[in-house]
Amino acid sequence: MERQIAIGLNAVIVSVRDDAPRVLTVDARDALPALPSGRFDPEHDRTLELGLRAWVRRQTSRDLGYVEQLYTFGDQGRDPREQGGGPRLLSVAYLALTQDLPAEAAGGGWMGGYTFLPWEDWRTGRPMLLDEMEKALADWAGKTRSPAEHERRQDRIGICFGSSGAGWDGYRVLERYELLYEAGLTHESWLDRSRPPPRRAALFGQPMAYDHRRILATGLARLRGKLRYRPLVFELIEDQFTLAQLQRVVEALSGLKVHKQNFRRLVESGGLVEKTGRIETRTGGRPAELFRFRREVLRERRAPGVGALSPRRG
Amino acid sequence: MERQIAIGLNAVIVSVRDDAPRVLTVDARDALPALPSGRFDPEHDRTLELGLRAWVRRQTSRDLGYVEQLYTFGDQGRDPREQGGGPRLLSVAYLALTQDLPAEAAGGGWMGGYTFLPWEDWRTGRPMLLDEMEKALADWAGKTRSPAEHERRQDRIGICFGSSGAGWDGYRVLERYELLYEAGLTHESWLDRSRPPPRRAALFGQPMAYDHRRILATGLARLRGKLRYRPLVFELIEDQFTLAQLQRVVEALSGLKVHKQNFRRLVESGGLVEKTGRIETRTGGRPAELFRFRREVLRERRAPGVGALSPRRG
DNA sequence: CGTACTATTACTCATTTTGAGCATAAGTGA
DNA sequence: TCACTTATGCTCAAAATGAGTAATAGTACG
Repeated sequence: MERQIAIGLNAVIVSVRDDAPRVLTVDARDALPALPSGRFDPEHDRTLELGLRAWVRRQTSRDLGYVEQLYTFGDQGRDPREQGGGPRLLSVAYLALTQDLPAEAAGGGWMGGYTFLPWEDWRTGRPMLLDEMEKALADWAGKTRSPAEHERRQDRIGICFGSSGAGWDGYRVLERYELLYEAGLTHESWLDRSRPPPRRAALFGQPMAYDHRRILATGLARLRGKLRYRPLVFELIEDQFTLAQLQRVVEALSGLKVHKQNFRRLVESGGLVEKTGRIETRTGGRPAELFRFRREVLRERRAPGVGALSPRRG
Repeated sequence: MERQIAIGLNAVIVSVRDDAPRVLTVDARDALPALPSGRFDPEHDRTLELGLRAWVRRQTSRDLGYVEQLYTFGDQGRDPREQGGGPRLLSVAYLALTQDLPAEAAGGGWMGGYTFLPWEDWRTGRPMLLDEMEKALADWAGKTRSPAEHERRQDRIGICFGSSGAGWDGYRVLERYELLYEAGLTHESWLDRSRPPPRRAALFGQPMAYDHRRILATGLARLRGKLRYRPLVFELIEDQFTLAQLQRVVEALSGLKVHKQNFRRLVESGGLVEKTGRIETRTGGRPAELFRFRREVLRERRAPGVGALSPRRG
């Protein structure tokens, strides 16, 4: 008889608080944080997404709002529970955006997204960590005998980390993580090879259980990408907001600071927001007008979003 | 014991010939064309993508080049083979780009992509078909008692088909198909409901078996989207090409005509291509220079692609 | 050989979009 | 009142974009 298959459903549930993107995590074996996940029930779940929503509701007694499928991971060995004659485990990963799901209910907690991918946060300039990372990557590139392979690796490093002409590309989150993983510069690289990392090895970022950091990177990449041309930000903030609040959420997600006046022009003249007439005074300076999302923009603009943000100072 | 799960692998294999995007299809029950598909073998396929490549090689004795995962479809009833106690069938769909896979080998043939989605081809202007479609959609929008639902439907129609301010958005391929499906304006809508379409019902486009037309729409949407910021076109054309050839491939995929001189400026000054020095004389007019893809652009530009094409005349 | 025809290529030009900065406004607390 | 802070309004140059005109270099055909 053929080997069985089981489907796991993973969710990258994102919110933003205190200018930081948060990810809902649960504790797993090895004390490594993991993404919340459930099993797809082929008997009762009519669709994958309904299955996902069902167990999130069971576990957090909260309904998810915006949900979108990310990717299906099926590599052999990606989940150690496959070992020992268990079923082959595929995992369908989802991205969910929410405002303020209370974490306690989920038996886990919100963790800062950049804990796991610290090199992705350029809001205070280029992370120092990147120096060390590029050095380690250059070492890895050199560790091959084939000159062709050496060049390929250098190429990939240049493209992923912007050391060649193009500069930093905030959207290549996944490619960067995968390169690090391949280069043995993540904790997970060695977990999966079932051997300890070489001594003095540099490993970057807080690891997650299984391949969940890869899934997280997939989610962040998708989120950043889609922010450009869909008004996803508004899933993450309250109904009414000041432009500064909106901007800080966009910055938190994109990992970049943007020019304040131009951001205002972008969202205002782009028709993304409209004034409510109300005023927020607790700003620390001049009071700010409160805005709300202008739903009509969906009908008026072909690609309503914050566009391709460039890494400039704000 | 729990119900079993089986994983199907579907491929939208795309090429371009004679200025038309082609999709590799195979014959299926009901004489409806279907996408080629195979079964994922949890015993032997180390990854989903390797599984896909394996059966494509077996069936066509050809290796796929560019391959990318599209989406995982898991709705109950999407495949009638699920009926009667069979395993629950999920399907992981892939997009593959190729130059000239010989169709015969695949036991199927290349079919014009716009056969299935004729309203997506705007190269010769707005397809007449759309008048009829919008009428049918408006009818459907009216066929609800709830005024709120009526408005929601009209909104969706406006957004998908550009009848409201934004105009036609070539990237919303999937949303359009899903709207038509939901409105009962596709053959598949009625197949899935297991009843015949009402007489005098308008049904649009050549149907495909199962949910394959939805998968095709997903593929075209992804392809069009990604063309903007990744040099995917070059997977579909020969090593050397004239700019006119390149342009015609882009037009075939995007379904739009573009301004010739500006297209040239875009790809040349954008660093996407470089001259080979050779000349192609069989153009029917002034001979054209032959170009090739400039691989270095990947290092130099953050998002090397043809950008967001606007539906202007060329 | 010369002329019509065709498609390629080189430029030009106005308009829009973008990046960046200066200046002013309207609150707070000392 | 003044210093400080943040919000908002406005300007300006540079770059990107949409749309054209014009010259070029082949072929086909008389």
